[in-house]
Amino acid sequence: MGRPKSTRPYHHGELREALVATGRRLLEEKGIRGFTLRECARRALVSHAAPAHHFASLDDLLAEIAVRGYQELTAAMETELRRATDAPAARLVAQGVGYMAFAAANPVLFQLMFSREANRFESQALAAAAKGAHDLQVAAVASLIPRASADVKQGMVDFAWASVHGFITLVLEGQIGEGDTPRALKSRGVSMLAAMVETVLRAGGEP
Amino acid sequence: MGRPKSTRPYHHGELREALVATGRRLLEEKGIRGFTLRECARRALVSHAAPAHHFASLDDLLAEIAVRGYQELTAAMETELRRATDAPAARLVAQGVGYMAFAAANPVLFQLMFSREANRFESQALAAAAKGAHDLQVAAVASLIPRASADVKQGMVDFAWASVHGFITLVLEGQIGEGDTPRALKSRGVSMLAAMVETVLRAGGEP
DNA sequence: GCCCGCGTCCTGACAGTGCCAAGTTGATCT
DNA sequence: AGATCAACTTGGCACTGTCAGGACGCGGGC
Repeated sequence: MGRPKSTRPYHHGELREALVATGRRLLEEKGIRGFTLRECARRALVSHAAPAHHFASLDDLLAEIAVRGYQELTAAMETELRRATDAPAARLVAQGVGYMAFAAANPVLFQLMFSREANRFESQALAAAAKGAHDLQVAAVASLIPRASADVKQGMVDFAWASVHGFITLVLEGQIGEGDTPRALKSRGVSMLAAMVETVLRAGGEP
Repeated sequence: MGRPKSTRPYHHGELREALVATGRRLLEEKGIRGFTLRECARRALVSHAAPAHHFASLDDLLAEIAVRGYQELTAAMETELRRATDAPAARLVAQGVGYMAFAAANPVLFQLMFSREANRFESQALAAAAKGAHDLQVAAVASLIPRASADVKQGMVDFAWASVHGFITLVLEGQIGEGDTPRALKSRGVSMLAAMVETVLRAGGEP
């Protein structure tokens, strides 16, 4: 909101949010290694040193962007969940679809969130945001195989998450489905999810 | 090999290999974003512009390092394969173990190989090197479900790869098994592999 | 109504980066 | 021996992140 950009008051007013927003666009445009604090500042129409008052360093800005990413990832999963039926299997599949849809729509951000670099940030906010998505997955698996032991449940959470994450990751990097149309790719993703759910069910003792 | 370092002849003689070697170490030390051509040159005891005569750009050097990575990944899978029995299921599991062992031993290199950045290199050599590892996976799945259709086989190759790749990726990023001992982690990995094999078998019509 | 504090932003500078240009060295071939 | 030429050098450019110090202007206290 704030003032019209044409006047450009000395005090930007919402620079922090502006940096996160433009930074996110810049990230998707240039990739992680092409991401630049100065270009960010330029696009937000402030001087090159202005961001320092809101983010201690470049990594600090990236960390904040990653946190937003996790929140949006969780939201994407929840959105897909709302469209699904009550059947636990359908809900687990829906979450997987939401997960992959978010990754496909924000490939570089997704890579940032799950990159070793992001881990170096070590921020609690980031860990908390990541936990949100993880909790959803745990809940979905638990309601799919309620009678399974805790050990089996954890194993199946690992398995489910790894399948979904690995699949979309390899797709984004062009290692899977190189020549496929987006449509064909999605159908491959969904049938992969179906196979995964089946195994979870069996391991959980639900025929 | 070559001359003693102390003399340091004007012509290094094996600068290309030296850059790949030190570059790889530097990569693992500093991470992808901390990787620097000049630091590489410094460690190889040459001037900052010397690498240009062997690699057109920083990305070019990274691409070469990634190619070596793929070759080593393939080798790691083959090594584990040699230790395995003839049972197709055991062989597929063994390959997965080799894959994960390589990733765990070279986390940053592994990230580089499967990063969006690496994809921009677009080199044929890189694609060919990546194909080596992929072919192994195809063969292992094919011998596990010989009677399945080509479509199902391809789907299961993707699935097997995705689950292995996803699991080790999430582990490396600390999203799975944060507090686990290495021993516990490996057992989680192996049971994930078991679930994967089960899925492949069922999808392939082998009870 | 005025002034002053302080958060917000600015300009300027420094060391470090990738890459390009032009010069220097030394191994190799005729 | 002299010429050739790839391998290496120094130097410079535009760019980066970060730090220091100064300019601005919104708010609260008189």
